Amino acid sequence: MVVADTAMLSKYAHLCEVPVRPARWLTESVRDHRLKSPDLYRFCTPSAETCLRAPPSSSKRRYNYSEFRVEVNYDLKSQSAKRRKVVDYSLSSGSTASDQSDSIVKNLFPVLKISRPPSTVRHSEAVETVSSPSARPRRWACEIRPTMSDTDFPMNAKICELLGVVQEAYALKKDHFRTLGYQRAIAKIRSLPHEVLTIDDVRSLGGETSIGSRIERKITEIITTGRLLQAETVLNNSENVAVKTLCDVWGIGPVKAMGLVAEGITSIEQLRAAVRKNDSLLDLNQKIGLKHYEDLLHRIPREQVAELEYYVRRIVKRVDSSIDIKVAGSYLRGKKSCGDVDILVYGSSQKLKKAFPEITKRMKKDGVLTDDLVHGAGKYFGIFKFPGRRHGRIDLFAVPHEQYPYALLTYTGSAVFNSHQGLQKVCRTNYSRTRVEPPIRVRDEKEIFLLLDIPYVPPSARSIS
DNA sequence: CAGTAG
DNA sequence: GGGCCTTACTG
DNA sequence: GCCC
Repeated sequence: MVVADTAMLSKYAHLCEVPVRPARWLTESVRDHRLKSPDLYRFCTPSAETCLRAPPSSSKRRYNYSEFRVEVNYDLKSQSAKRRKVVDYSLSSGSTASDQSDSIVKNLFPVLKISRPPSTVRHSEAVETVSSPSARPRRWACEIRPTMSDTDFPMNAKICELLGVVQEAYALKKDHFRTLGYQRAIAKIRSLPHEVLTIDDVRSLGGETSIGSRIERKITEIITTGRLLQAETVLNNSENVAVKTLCDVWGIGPVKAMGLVAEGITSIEQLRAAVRKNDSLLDLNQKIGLKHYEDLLHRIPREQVAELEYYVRRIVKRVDSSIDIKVAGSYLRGKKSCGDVDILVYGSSQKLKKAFPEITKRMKKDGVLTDDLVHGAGKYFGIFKFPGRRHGRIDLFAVPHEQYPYALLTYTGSAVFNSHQGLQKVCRTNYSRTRVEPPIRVRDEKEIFLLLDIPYVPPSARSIS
């Protein structure tokens, strides 16, 4: 049994053969001086197989408990080795009791010591472990739950929708941290395994809910009246509507849009007229966004994405046959049409360095890439067009093959699906062009889900809004 | 640096 | 009262 | 906004 924070997890998880629990579990257990429910923290499953097989909500997993003493030799908050605390716990067993576990704890996590409790503690007779003896325990757990689809719990969906309206309004006002607060609350509601029909359904959660008194009040209003006055005020505000309209232009964000609205520009037509008069009203990218405004409003039919995929692969193979591409995004999720096209270009980082710029160069020469928006070392955002077709948005990302599964998960989305803490965290720490440490090695996306101890969700099931 | 997007 | 915060690009 |  090992408890670790995120930094430890990413550093040592690939070496670890014993279950690891999130530090928050220990923090809160120590704080409240009682063992927190496994359900709230997603304890590790005993084996990879059960992890894959067990559906999220229906699994009434049996946890095996035995008694343990945990000595905490450091202050959980400051992470300094000052405080000393001894707490007796009932823990789920797994391979907890093993000497192997103890030695790993000593070697990797010297701040925590785990010992048998005093003999006065009565061992609840250990149930037989769920997994077969040969099954190897999985590595670590993470405090996230699979997301429920909106149709499962209509009231949860309603709450998220209305809180989302308010959140968006704060985002427009650049009130970043208030926005963050709403985002967290929404993510919480979205991840609940049950429907919120009374306010007690959120009050009884315990731990850090990200739902305080203010949002609790709003949730109550939604439950009782089916509406949220604040959200309706936002939606009826014409200035807000104008800002949102202008934000549909690629490159125009809340600040620019509000500036334009302040100048009396409230529609795309007015914006075009204003640009004709004053060329410096918009920057280069914003002008490209405005130029293709109508085309970019249209979604790209799936068949045309497939055509683009075929074309890009041919270019890539011609530049370097060891490199391949993968179209991620909504295309990979199987949608009939896509808002834009996300393409991962993956291979050895060495070869990508040379090949990536060459690839975009050739596509430009072909006239397929018509406008550049962002042209970085490892990423390209631009506009593409095939003869007789509309313009469309295309993103290309150069991905070293070690980071490929993380990048794939990241760009397959949907954004809401990715909005879970654990998913974000693990992808962020393992997919980044600037990362120094080698990533935790995984062969495919499924292994990332295993890492997080959540059931695998195929791309087609990730299109949640 | 601010603003923007994925 | 103060912290919370993804990263990398453009202008 | 939430949390400490």
